[in-house]
Amino acid sequence: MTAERRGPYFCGIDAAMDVVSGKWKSLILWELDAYGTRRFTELKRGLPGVSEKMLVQHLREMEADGLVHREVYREVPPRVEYSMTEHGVSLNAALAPLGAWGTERIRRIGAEKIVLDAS
Amino acid sequence: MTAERRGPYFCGIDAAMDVVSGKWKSLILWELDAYGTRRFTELKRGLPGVSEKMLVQHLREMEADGLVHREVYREVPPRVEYSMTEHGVSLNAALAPLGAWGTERIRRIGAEKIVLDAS
DNA sequence: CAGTATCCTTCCTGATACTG
DNA sequence: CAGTATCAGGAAGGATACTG
Repeated sequence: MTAERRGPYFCGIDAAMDVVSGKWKSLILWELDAYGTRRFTELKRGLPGVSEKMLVQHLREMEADGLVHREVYREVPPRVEYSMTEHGVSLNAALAPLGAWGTERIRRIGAEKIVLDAS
Repeated sequence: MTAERRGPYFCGIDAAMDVVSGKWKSLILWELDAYGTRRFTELKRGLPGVSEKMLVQHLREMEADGLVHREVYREVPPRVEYSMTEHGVSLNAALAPLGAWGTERIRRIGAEKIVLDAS
């Protein structure tokens, strides 16, 4: 496993970035915010192109950072449900203005947007 | 030179991250916001540990993204002043809540904070 | 279903030396 | 002063095969 930092940090942005950076993390946050609870395979379908390795790795880091809760149901076949913690919810709220800025930027520069299908 | 993406993006956060990610970019934003205008060497002193290569590279990318304005004074020795554009100012505003969240996180996990000296 | 375990590639970052 | 050029390292991300 990789990606262990947790400081020292230059500033708050630096510390927040440490937790959010990773190609799929903001998308995971978005999915969990939109659906409340999501199974591993559902997340995988919702993040087109993600490998299982990266998905697990990001989820584990976010769990360690207290953003995501992982609930395991001991059944056969196994079921695992991911959801956001309060801490994750607060991060999402803090990210909202940045998301709006980015959406405006997409419009501004006419960048392509990847359409995610609702499942 | 590296780092050319500009889409396609999954969402606003993704697009904003594309512009902000880079080890020193948020610090550069912070410096320019605090001082208004900064020369190359001043930025270099303000970002302890940055190499000239990375500093130039980040500044060029931020200039290309319309966040930073670069003013060259044709003197000897040369003088170049960097400042934020309106677009950069709006990004900084959008980053403020995330910065506050990160500052709270530093306190929460008791991470070390790198002290930047005022010059 | 929900992961592990490897291997491999690419990108990001850093160190150092040199220049208009 | 404000860069450029080159080389080298490490970390992030991806492809594929296998498992409780």
